[in-house]
Amino acid sequence: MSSQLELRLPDGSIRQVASGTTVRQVAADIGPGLAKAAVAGELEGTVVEIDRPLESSGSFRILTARDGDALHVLRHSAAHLLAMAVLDLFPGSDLGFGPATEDGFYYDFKTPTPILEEHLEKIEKRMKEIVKEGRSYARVALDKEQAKVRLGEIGYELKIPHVDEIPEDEITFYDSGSFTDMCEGPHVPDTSWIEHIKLLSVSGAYWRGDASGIPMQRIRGTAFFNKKDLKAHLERIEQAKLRDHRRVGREMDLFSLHAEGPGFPFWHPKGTVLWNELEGLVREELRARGYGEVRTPAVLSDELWRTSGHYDHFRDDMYFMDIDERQFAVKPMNCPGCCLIYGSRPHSYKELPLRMAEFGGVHRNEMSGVLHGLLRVRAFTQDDAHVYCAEDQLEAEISDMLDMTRKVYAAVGFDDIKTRLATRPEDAMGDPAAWERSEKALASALDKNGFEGLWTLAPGEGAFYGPKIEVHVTDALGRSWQCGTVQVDFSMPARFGLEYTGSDGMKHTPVMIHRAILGSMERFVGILIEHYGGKFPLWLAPVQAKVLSITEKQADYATKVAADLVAARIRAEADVRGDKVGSKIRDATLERVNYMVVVGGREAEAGQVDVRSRAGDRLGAMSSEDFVAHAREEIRNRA
RNA sequence: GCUGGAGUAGCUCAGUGGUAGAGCACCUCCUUGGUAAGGAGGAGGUCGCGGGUUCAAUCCCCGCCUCCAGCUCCA
Repeated sequence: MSSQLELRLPDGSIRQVASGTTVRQVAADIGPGLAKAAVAGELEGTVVEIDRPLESSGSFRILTARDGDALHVLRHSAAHLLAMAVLDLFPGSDLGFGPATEDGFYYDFKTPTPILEEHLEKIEKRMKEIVKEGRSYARVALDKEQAKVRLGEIGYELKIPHVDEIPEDEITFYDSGSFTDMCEGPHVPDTSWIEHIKLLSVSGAYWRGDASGIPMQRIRGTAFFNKKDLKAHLERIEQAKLRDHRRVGREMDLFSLHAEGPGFPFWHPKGTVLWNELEGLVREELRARGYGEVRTPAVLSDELWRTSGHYDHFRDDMYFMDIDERQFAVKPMNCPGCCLIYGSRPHSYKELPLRMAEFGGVHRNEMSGVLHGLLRVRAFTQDDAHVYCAEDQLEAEISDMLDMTRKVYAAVGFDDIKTRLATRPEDAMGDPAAWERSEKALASALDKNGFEGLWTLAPGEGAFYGPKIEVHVTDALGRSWQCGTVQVDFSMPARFGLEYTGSDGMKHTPVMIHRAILGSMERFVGILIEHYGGKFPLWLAPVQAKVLSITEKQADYATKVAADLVAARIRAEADVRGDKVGSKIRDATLERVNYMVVVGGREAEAGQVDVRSRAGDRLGAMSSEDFVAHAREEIRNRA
């Protein structure tokens, strides 16, 4: 075992080391500073812990606290640390899974007595004690039989059956003092690295997510290499709470939810402004891109849903009712209705692509436990469209849809867009060659719309009736939301017997594309509320300007100015209460009004207004007309 | 749906086996004040809904409803 290994470092240099050299030794060899900063190594893309003897050559780098992968290692180690503390405080507990996640870690426990929120502090304290002990993470490799015996001895009953599901022959354990866990690793050198931790919640979970299986409790937390990052993360969580659309929606009187209609949002006048502005934005694009807008009924007969296939695939999520002894359903999707429109008369190839858009309200009976404000509802409105075209028109159509998506998202302030191409699943319907052609068309459309090299492939995740593109946006807090979707459909036109007459005089079946840009109006407004924290750009803002009188002597003038603004299509209100202007400024700021138009004796005398922005900038005295011009310009630019 | 938690004034929340309180918001009055909180007073609650225990229930028990957090990002 004394053969030489060749490690190719990130700078391109080759380092010769003896087989069995540890990551720590390599780091020390490169420099003492690196040795101190080293968290783990990465050999051929696989992260290995610091005291692991290297046994093969390849590309190699040392991970330090600055690497994202190192953070993952830290958090996985933090999950172990959590388990150590829980086993100390709740002896006899069994362990489930305890992975690192995108922004922290969790561990599932089956404890003899329930873990309550109030225990978290104690558990965290115990964790910090173990941090001080600097327990190492010692790797032990066993074969499967030995592993099962070992798990049995420690009393980790849940993990025993899991051993046989692991593809590798070698099962590894990590020992930290008296604690041990079956784990793939890797880990940080010792627990002293995990100083900056915070436990966030305890909640229910099931062993392997099976709701009929063993109930467990999940403790979630997060960990960082330094105090600053942890603090920033906790502040982000606080920020997110302040921006929660349910809270902002109530504060700004945008919408409400009631026990009388769980999952069915009520839109108030100010929330409806947001809705209408978004619809207007989308309509502008529809007009420019040759779409016709349609409306289809909310309630349609059962037979339609059997024809479309929704009855078979979607029945449990649909609302049914009997009318005149026939069964009807509330539409869960708009496409079948649109297909009836297409089928209502014959079509020529010269009409294709035929584009029909619909702001279509749909109802789906989502499980009660998943409802969440506007983000997960039972009634929502899709900015839907269905395009019927020939197969060779697919790419150009999809290209236009992606262009529209980019344009609409940019207008609402989303520039960071991610896309995924979901391809043929196992239970796919239709001709595999057609699938392949349309997947190529989707990929090509992505490349030609500035997504080249930026979209990711999701093999096998397409719908059974065709491949699709998912569009995700990243909001101001860095969270990603799936909104838009483009789906090719080989199935539904045939189910409805839709056809067009080709140039050859023969009947052909069109391909159908389903697409939504915003996805759900409800959900998109919810996302926008959180993205802006309620501080909307002027064109979207429910109240664009508030006219504030300084004393009650200007009440009439303030009311008139507000009326003038409204006449000039500015959404304005007047505040003529007997409070001091400072108080009114404060209220208007909390209401997130974009402009405060202050009118006192001076302004009333001169027929002017004194304008202040939401951020507190003084634009100074000007005529109402000048303010209107200024505001209209800002609205036009959707700035 | 499942597990755990919660439901008291418009909002944020105290509170008690003997039919309820604060702050903010709201209304009135005083003040007429120039860019993030002037002062005083008043009004406002079937204590989520339905049962039960009790002389008495907002409080204890049971059921229901709604909301909140979570429910396979693998050892």
